[in-house]
Amino acid sequence: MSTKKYHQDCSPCPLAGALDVIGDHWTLLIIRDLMLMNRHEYKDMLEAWEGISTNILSNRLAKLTDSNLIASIAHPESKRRKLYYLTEEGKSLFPVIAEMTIWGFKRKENDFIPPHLKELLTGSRTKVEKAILKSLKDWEEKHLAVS
Amino acid sequence: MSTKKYHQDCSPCPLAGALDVIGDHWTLLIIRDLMLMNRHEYKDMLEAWEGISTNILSNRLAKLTDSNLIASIAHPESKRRKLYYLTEEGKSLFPVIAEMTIWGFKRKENDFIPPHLKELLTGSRTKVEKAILKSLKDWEEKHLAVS
DNA sequence: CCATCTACTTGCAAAACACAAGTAACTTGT
DNA sequence: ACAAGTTACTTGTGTTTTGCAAGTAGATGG
Repeated sequence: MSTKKYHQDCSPCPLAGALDVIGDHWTLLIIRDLMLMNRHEYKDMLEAWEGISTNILSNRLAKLTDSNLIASIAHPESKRRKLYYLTEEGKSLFPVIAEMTIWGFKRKENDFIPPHLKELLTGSRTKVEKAILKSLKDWEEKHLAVS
Repeated sequence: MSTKKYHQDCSPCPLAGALDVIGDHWTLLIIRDLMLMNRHEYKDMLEAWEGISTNILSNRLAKLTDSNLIASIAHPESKRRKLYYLTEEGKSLFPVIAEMTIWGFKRKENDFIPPHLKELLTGSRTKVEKAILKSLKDWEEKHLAVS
């Protein structure tokens, strides 16, 4: 048995540490689903375009939960379902998602860009970020029981 | 024989397309070396903290060259050495690197941050970006023969 | 000529991944 | 009440990617 090697065990560079958490092919797509695509359930994420496999999705959701980037509650309509959502730390990935999306878009202009992000290409980031954080807060108020 | 599955083959999302190119554990660290750490040779990159293995480095340099994010010339002092540098498209990754570095730094305040990026935490990004692009231009003027 | 240095390539074991097929805990329809 | 889903997973199997060690080819240096 050998343990996986993490950059942060040998590197003091914050970029390397970030890559340990979000530096794979799937993690940021899950964050995107939660942040921009309004997908909050396992089955919703399975149905995203990229076609993540079910074991990988399960694994990434667990890792993201361990890293405190996401959390979950039981679905109010059914105990077998779960609702996933971003923690504050997860939401703080917005600038990363935004810049990578812009970069990808400039590189190969696709026919799609997540609804909230369209404005990024022309307008101000803080404005877009504020709108997105607002929409996430609205979702939380609706779905997370406030004590 | 099956071909590797790329997100962009099935997804119109620019983030997914970007992840096909820079969504692994090593690629952005190589870009960082070229952009911020003044490492322009194979051996320099091997010696970075994270300890990339030689076959992976070779593979990533080839992929990055194919994707037109980096290019190389022969070292003026020795034919057996090469100098790698960022293309304009590679340099355009600055905002991505910057945001991921900031995110990583906030998450776990390390004792190190690449010299040029320190100012990011307090000051303006455009100013820092300008300074970095200037330093890359200086390097190019010194090492790339201008016709 | 012989040692060394640089940028790789090769071989192999270990880990991660994709895909298909379960499974357990519910819920839905009758 | 009970069979037929649904949902969120887990398990199994084969393929791909990675990590590590070793080797190679083409300079270069003494």
